[in-house]
Amino acid sequence: MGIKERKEREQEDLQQKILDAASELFAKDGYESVSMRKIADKIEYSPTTIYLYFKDKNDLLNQICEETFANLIKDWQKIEDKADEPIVSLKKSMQAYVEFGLKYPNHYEVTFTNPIMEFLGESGLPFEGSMGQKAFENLSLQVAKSMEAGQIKQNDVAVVSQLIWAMGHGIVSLLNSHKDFPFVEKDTLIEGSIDMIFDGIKT
Amino acid sequence: MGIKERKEREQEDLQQKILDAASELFAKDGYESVSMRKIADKIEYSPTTIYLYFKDKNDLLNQICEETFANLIKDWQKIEDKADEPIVSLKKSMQAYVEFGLKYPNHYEVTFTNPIMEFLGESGLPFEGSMGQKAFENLSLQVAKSMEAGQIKQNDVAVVSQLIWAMGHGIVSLLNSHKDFPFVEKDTLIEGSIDMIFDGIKT
DNA sequence: TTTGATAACTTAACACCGTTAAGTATATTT
DNA sequence: AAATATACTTAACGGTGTTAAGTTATCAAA
Repeated sequence: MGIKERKEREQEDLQQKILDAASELFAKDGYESVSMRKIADKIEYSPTTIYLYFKDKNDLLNQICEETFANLIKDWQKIEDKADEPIVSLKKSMQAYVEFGLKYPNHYEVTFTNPIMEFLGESGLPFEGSMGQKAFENLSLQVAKSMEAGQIKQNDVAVVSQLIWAMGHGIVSLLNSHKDFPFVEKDTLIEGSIDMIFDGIKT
Repeated sequence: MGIKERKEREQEDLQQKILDAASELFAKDGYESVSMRKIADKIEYSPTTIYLYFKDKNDLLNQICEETFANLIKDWQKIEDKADEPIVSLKKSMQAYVEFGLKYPNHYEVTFTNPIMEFLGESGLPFEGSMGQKAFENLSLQVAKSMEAGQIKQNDVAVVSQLIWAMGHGIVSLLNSHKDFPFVEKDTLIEGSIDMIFDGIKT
């Protein structure tokens, strides 16, 4: 009775194929260029087939965002595994966040810039399974550890976490969306921001 | 010979009418909802008429962004007129920036989040007449003054200006585009960020 | 083994979008 | 009065997300 299983596998394959095609279009041509018809063309199915696997375009993009987040979390995990001082890990994580955003500008855009991403479930509470939630929890945890180690002067984990997030997002967002602006050398800006924010935070 | 003048006036009136209609649609229904046809409907002209006054949709949106920037600059001018200590003016300006972004989320989005805004002219140099350029110059000037007064420790005006801008943008962008996220109380976040960044900057 | 149901996919269509080419009516100039 | 320029509209092109209906192949039961 492995037939049912095989079919399920085939379904999952196609679902992943759609995700991959959409993700590739994204990376290559940017958000604007991702249309259901183009994705369909790429995988050689009819456009409507996609709707058998995803509720609508938002649902599809959302799942791509989830994959993007998952990759970020993986990067962060590596940093944490090194078990530096909490504040050092936190700083490295922020660096990784910015680099991540600059490396995958189109995925970053749709994940953090568009109001598509659903952080919350229907209950209004943070959605347990969401990668975005996990990522933020991860960041918060690192902030909490740094506070416990007495390396951050404020004592509100949520506030500090959100401020760090905002700073990282601001840099990525500006660098990515105003490519023509005469920005300071990228690394200078990244390091400068991290130093500045951590100067303001550290005990 | 006032006929020519009257006609020119009528043309300008219609141009402004288009801008106002588009701007209102923006404010009410957001970026997604602004279509050439809807603007045309609103002013009771045919869609193609808009193309007699604006090169394309980007051109129209760009001009709306210019108006948005002009309003921000006006707000900033008021702050500067009070002639506080440079660092105090700078802090107030940043507060005003964030409040501005939260007050007009849709205008803010199209102005700062989309890559539509043209900071640079065709020469590749900052475009003299652009309001965006003016706004950033304004910010830079305040940073320079604060440095001259010895109230900021770094000495690179461009770096610090861009960092402040990034921080402000990050907060506005996150608060606006992830409305469902369980953010800390808004004012706490705003003040926290400003304090933190200025703690890291001040001498 | 044939019939009937179910699943997977496609075709055709709807209502929208930005934009352009061609047409029209009005006003101005010659 | 005829020619020209101005201001606007109509119709159309090729694109978009999405849905309803149709098709085809696979599998279960009679």
